[in-house]
Amino acid sequence: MTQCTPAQTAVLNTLRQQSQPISAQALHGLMRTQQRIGLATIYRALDTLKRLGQVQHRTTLAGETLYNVVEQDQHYLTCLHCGQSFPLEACPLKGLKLLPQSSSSFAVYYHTLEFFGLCQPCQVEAEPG
Amino acid sequence: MTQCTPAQTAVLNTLRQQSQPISAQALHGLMRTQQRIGLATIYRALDTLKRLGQVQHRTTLAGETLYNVVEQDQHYLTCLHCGQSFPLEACPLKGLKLLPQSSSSFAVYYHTLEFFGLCQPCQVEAEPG
DNA sequence: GCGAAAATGATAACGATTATCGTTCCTGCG
DNA sequence: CGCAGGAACGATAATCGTTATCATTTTCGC
Repeated sequence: MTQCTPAQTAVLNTLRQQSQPISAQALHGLMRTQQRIGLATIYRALDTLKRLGQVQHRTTLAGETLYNVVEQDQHYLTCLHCGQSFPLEACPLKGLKLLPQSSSSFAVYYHTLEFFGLCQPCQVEAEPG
Repeated sequence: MTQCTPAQTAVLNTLRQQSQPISAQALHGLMRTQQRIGLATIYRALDTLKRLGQVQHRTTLAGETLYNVVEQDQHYLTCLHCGQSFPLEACPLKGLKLLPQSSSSFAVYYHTLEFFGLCQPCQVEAEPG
């Protein structure tokens, strides 16, 4: 069960080539130019890879799910007003000792961390006046 | 603009009464027993409250969006296999000094933090054998 | 009380995801 | 080497949470 099917491998490889999280449909758009692959297969592969702890995902304010390989331990500031996401330079949890895996029987593969608020331009815009 | 409409107030109050995050539709189910309120209004109110930084949300593995008031600084361990979520006792970020708000022009209202992996029963089940 | 503007409720529309189903691919065996 | 069984696939239909639409109701300033 160590990452079997060709489709799963292809999806994983394509994901690795991305510098940013990408949606399943965008992934489909990318991959279908190279090979014959169905959207359903992409979703199936992503689901399997997710369960294997190889791929993680987050949901944008617009409701689309973005996927990326777990190795990219990348987190974001997301503006509640304009919806834009700004990547953090480093994971604030890096090096923390009090994380769950050390104290529980739950096996942690990865984590998601996201900050929500207002970006500079939207703060200005929202000012009373 | 400080939390105006009756619907928004009602939604916020109902959310405050919840001990756990709840979906918009479940919220609708709850609230409509007390008063005449449309599902669209719930979504609208949640959206506004979200932008005001009063309400936050997360998306389950099943794809439903769960809402809760920001005061509940609650985070979870979520099992990739069975989908169950287990609340953490404390926020690992509590007291951290290197958080984004201190170093950027981005105004942070709240954050989400979630750990993914396998719960004990699912680990056992997934063991090679 | 009157009119404009905002909010609401019911429902249609939308879009991302999942289920379905016939076909294709792979593997082991005769 | 051909064939049977089972897993994976692709295309598309179905599902379901969310959003848009629109007629109606409520809210406020005047």
